[in-house]
Amino acid sequence: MAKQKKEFVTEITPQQEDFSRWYIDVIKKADLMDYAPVRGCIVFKPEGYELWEACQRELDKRFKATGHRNAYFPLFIPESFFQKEKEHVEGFNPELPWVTEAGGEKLEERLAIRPTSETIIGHMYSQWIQSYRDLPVLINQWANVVRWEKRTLPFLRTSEFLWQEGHTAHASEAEAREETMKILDLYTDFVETELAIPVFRGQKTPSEKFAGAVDTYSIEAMMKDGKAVQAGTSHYMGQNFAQAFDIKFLDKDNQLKYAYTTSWGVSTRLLGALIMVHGDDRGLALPPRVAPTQVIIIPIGPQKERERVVNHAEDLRQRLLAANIRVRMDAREDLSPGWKFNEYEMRGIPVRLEVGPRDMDNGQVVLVRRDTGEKTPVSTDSLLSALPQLLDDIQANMYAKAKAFRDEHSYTADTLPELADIIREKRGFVLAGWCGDEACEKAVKDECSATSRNIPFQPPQEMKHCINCGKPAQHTVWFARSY
RNA sequence: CGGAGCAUAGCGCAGCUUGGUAGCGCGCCUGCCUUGGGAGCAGGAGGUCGUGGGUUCAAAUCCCGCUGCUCCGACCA
Repeated sequence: MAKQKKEFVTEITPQQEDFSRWYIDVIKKADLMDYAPVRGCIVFKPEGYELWEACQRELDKRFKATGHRNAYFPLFIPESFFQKEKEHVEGFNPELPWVTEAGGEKLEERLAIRPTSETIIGHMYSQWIQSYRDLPVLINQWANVVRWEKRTLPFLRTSEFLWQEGHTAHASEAEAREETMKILDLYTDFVETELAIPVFRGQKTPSEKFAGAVDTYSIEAMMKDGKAVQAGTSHYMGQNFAQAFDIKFLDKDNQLKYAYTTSWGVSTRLLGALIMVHGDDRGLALPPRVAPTQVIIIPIGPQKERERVVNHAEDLRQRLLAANIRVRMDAREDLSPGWKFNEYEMRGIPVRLEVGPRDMDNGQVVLVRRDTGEKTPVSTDSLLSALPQLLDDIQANMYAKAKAFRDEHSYTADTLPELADIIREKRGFVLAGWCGDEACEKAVKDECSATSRNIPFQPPQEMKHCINCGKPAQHTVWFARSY
């Protein structure tokens, strides 16, 4: 058996050997995506797309619960719109695809394919908002966006990706800032609760903030190779976009004022994070709360027992379905049980339910956890009460494991050589002091290609001196290499 | 966009150095057999060798261009 195990894993490159290869192997073997015939674009295959649907479901629930409503704005953005906000146009120009011709005729004004929708939404808001009574406007959009990236990686950075972008307008700075933080909390809750990924919350440094924002906040997650993924961002725009797009309202005091806006988003990049945080050398591992299939039933038995076992297994399936458990059964006869065991572990299904003649005679089934590999016989009678508990345990355990890993790979450093050494040798996040000078931030990057991830609200430790120049630190910052 | 590597059957690869009728494993199809950790036997199908040019009597093989993917850098959800 040990020998077979070894042979099996040769189909997936071990993480230790080459993490990048492992990632590509897993997403292809688990059938999450395929490369599309356009540079940097992927097809989200059903297994992958259903994961995104699970994210949509959970996020949408939270958006609605906080008073947001969905709407949809055009894919095309007139070129002139980009010119209205200086930082914004500079930030996005390099990665915009343009439509210059349609219906065989050259367009009078080029149309960008949206990289994000602040501009066109700002334009609409300026027409919708007249009075303080029209505020706040709380709108979210589920959409695809395009950024012509130089370097792509499935899910984590693709030329076209799926996301949600929230855009809100408020009467006061305080209210807009509150919204910005409320969404950061919402993202934190979603990512930690549903995806079982612990995050570091904080504020982006000026060089890392969104083009056109006053302040950008992020949640940052650590992958198993120690690199960071920005899992979500929330931006306070101040009146920058309101001024650029003339979003004005008449306030209670009869004064015409610019609105305060926010925007915030998470994307299909989350799927990449999900895979890299929980996956192992046997393949994917999905947290039960977002797993498209939570339980896979494998009926086992020789030919003469087959019908009896499958009927019983089908009965179990119906009962689990009725209990709102996402369950599937694989009763194919041409594949051995062992093959299926490996297959569904590779696909990350949280729980496998094995049932064979011996189990039936004992009035039990065997439950196998993907996260620990633990096999437990459970009496058929108590299955319906045991399963939800087991799924909760797995979810909690996956979060705990991810958090333990992250904490084990989080360090502090007082000097640049020390920081660079940790980044290169140990991998992970490094907490360091920063004087606030962009040059010092860049020095870190030049030394070891780690960038500032964010300035945590509550750093585990206050760092006293700038990592590069040694002057008194103005901020304590997380540094890491990132995707 | 710079540096490196790769592209041959659905998947993983060999063949290329030294040009001469395209191979292996897995998967797939048929039959028998089999089911508690990727079973076995027998027979079979499947490839414009990424693409466009060039050299040559002859190109998967040598040369040039292009495209895509992977890795390393500069830019980003």
